[in-house]
Amino acid sequence: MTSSKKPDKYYAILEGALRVFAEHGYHRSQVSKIAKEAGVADGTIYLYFKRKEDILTSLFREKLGELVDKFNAGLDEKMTAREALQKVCCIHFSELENNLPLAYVTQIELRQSDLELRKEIGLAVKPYIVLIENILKKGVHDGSFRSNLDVKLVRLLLFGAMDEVVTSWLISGQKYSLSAQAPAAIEFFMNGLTG
Amino acid sequence: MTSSKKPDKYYAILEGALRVFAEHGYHRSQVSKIAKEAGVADGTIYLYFKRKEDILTSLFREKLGELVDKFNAGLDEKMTAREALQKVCCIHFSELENNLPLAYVTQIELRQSDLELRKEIGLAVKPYIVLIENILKKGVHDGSFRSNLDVKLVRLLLFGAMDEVVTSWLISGQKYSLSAQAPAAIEFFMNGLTG
Amino acid sequence: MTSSKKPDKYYAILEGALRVFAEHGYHRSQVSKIAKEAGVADGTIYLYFKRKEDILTSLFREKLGELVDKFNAGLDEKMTAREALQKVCCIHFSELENNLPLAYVTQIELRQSDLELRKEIGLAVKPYIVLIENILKKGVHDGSFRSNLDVKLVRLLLFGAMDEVVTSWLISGQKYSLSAQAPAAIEFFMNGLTG
Amino acid sequence: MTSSKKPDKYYAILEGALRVFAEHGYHRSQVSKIAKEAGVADGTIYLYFKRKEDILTSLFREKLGELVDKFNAGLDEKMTAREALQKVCCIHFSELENNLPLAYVTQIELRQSDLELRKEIGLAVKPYIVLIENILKKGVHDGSFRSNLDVKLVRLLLFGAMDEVVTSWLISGQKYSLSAQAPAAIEFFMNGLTG
DNA sequence: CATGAATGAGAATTCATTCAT
DNA sequence: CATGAATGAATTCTCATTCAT
Repeated sequence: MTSSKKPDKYYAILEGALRVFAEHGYHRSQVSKIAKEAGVADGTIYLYFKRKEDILTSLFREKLGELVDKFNAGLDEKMTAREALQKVCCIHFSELENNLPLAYVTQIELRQSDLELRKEIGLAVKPYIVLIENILKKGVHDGSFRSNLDVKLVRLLLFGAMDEVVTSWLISGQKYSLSAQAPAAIEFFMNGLTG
Repeated sequence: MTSSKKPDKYYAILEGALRVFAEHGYHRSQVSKIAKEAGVADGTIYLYFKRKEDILTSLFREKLGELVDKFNAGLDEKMTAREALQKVCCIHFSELENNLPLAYVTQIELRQSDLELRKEIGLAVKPYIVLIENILKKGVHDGSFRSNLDVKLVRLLLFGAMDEVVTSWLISGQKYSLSAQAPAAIEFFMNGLTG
Repeated sequence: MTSSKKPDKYYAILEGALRVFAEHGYHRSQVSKIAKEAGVADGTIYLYFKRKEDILTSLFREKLGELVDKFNAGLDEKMTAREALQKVCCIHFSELENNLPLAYVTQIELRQSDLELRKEIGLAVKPYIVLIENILKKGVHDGSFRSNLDVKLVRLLLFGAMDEVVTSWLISGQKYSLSAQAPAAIEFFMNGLTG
Repeated sequence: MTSSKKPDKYYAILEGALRVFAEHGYHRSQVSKIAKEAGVADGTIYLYFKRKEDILTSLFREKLGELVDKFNAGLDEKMTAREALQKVCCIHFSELENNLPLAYVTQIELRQSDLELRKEIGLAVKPYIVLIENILKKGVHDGSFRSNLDVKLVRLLLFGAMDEVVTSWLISGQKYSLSAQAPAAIEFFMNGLTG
């Protein structure tokens, strides 16, 4: 047993679910279809997940964890805050652009949840939000961002702005390049409408 | 299309649905519960709406129409682009802060829909997005915003940023004032992180 | 609406359930089979019964109520306690002998229940037990039974004795006449082993 | 058939099942729970029992065998029929009163079976019924009981009467002493209502 | 003999929708 | 127009049983 504590079937089911959710949407994805896609029996799902909803949240947790890992891997202590934020935005757009099923699940399926589930999802997003916050703090500290920045608010503004761009691109049918939006978005983040 | 075409029961059902959706979430709201809340028989619902989903989209269309009306009423040709955007942001936050059921439905329930429905919802949001776009264009035109602004992208950034702030406030349990976030948000929109 | 408060379908479902339970046993009787037997849709069952188990208890309550009615109809204030008890025993045996599905359900199916349900069933049997008790009291009062009779205990002994005879007859495959056992049973009730 | 044929795990499983059945009831007792209680793997159960139902019947056979052994041990050739019957009734009540899990299983759980199983159980009860019958025959033979006794019927009456008293005591929550009922029961058995 | 992960058949229940009144 | 009783399709989850190790 290596550092990854979960058995192979756990991941097989998640990957199956990712594909099925992306194609049919959460509510239209029967557990039996996920099982078939994962190559396991229906009952096996319940050895690894307490209920159908758990597949959704686990999927999100795992995938978002991977994303945060990629963000961390792409960042560097020596980067300026501005460079770090550029990197985050580029990774955010390019990762979802290059993994359409993941994009569907994060932007569409995972929002199909009630308040309770949204709170759980909020927890999973937290590390990413915190990552953004830390970049903001660093920028404020080294003087590259303004000193009166409300970091708690601005981290939401940044996340929400990027998130909406992704969703809009997805719903539009991916008719244009998502990652190509990064420079203009970053320019807006840095200088706003007037600068 | 005038607003007076629809009979009273149409609106009674929508208001009932708003309350029920806000309390239980879309997927947990039975049609019969909406009917009871609206004071009509179950079958009556189907005289006004083709299916349950139609209630959701109609609700959204109506409510968002009201919001856009309020935006339009709050704006004035003589305002500067900056003033207009300030107004939009303040209305966006205060309207949802003062109408919690509406906030639940727009931020949580309406997202509980698959891709098909999301496209429809996108259409309903369009007028608001366009409204923002027009303000941006005006600002670019009169020189108060930068000339190289990518208005198609920035309108999404603005909408997404505001939207995320509202959702976050809602999920957090409305522990703070939403409308109090407006000045700092606008400051960010105008000057970005560096200005 | 006459004195019987329940709609026809309520009884149709109970009669269907009686037949299906008798043939397959409670645990092997699917709700859908009961529905088909009753000539209603599956969902209709749930308009009249909260859950499958409710059909079983309601069936028991109704049928035992009918039996108690028959006991009461068969009894007469002017009867001696001995005559009343004879009557009770004869009715007990003949009613079940002449209604085999009912006998199956009361003697076999209804026992297939856990402690919780058994308590509920106990409540339904109570009126019958009380009826026996009243006869005993009367007999003690008028001197035809011994004065030191522990009526609370003896009512159980009588019920249990008759009940076992019925069950045994049923399990044996009804190879002999059940009602023919009544005289000897009554003789035992009256005079015991020694008299 | 000696009693030492079965390996330890056979009995470990039965004892585990006794505890689990007593706490949760037969239908709510998962095989895996019995396995855990017995300290064996799920699959091991199937090395000793063909199916879940077999655990129930085996349990009953074993436990009833023990009871019959105790009856036999408590009886004595030199006893009168009356004394023997007294003894049987006292043992019947006291054994179950002093072994609550056993009482639950015999009075409640074992009844949760369909006709087929009930017949098997009937076979297991047979030795006890025969034991009672033999006492009756002896009594008739030595003149202490009436000569016209229908022993086939009366053995059922006696068993059913005692059985009902036990079940009633159990369902009531054991609020009173079960064994204290023996004298009055025996008095009834001997002299009936009138004597 | 023993294990326990994997299986997959099986059934109760819900609820959007219809339609006879 | 309005009703609400009736419908029945649809799906999650459980758990007895198996079998490769």
